[in-house]
Amino acid sequence: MPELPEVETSRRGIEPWILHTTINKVVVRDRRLRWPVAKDVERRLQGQIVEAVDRRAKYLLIRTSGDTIILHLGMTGSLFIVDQGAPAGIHDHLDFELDSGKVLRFRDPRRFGSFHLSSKPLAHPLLSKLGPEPLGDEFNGTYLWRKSRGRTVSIKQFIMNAQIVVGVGNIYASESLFLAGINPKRAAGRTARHRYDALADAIKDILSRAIKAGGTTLRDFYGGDGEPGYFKQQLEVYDREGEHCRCCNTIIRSFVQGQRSTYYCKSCQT
DNA sequence: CGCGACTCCTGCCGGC
DNA sequence: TGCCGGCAGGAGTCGC
Repeated sequence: MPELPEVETSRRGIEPWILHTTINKVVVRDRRLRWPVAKDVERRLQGQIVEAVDRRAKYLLIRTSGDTIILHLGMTGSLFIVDQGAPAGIHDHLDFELDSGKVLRFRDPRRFGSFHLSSKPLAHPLLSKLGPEPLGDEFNGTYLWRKSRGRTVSIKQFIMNAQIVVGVGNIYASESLFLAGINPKRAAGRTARHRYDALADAIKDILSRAIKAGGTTLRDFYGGDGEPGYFKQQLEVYDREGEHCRCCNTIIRSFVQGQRSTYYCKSCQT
């Protein structure tokens, strides 16, 4: 489900509800996430105060007076706030009961999400090798171009590689390449320098606009405030196979690349 | 090291 | 209406 804009939307949605609250109790109903939830998380989090709600890549980092929670939403994970005592659904795996009387609840039907605790989250194996944030200054055309030299992989798979740049998932990869006018099949190492300038700008633009719109809701994404994301209305190619390109009227096509669907306009993207 | 295939899991949708 | 195959917003791991 969530790419960077959806995770950021979730972060902003829950932050006002949990910041500076105390975690009275943690309830784990199903430990079978992508990796089994450690048996001591209930004990380690009980009584801790939430001091910050951050994001790194697609991970939410909830810093407490003790450990930091490292939470990944996977494909179908979501976070929301309910009143204490609200009945839990079949896929509601985690509850964080707060001293405010509210509960931060984690739901994840496919259980591709993950939950870890760490005192040094950025040094955690899941985070330590990640590339730069796409909205930061470190990420630009020069960086992408330099990283791409000698790479034979397609440029679409290249920008979805979290060791190159984080946060660009399947929707926004297609959208960014459309905006930059680049054919997704093009080899990363055979893409010119000036195209990477356009691509880095496009990624920043798309992600910023998607965050502003509260993310993209295709089926079942809702931010922490229960609102869907409205960026779907701005999608130019993703999930638009058979429809007309708004730029040149060509029919949008899709094909599979690295086991993921790619959408593009044959005439706008070269 | 780079790359491609595979894998985890449930829900939903379209076609027959 | 009911069943079945295919596909889904992620990403770690393995084999070459």
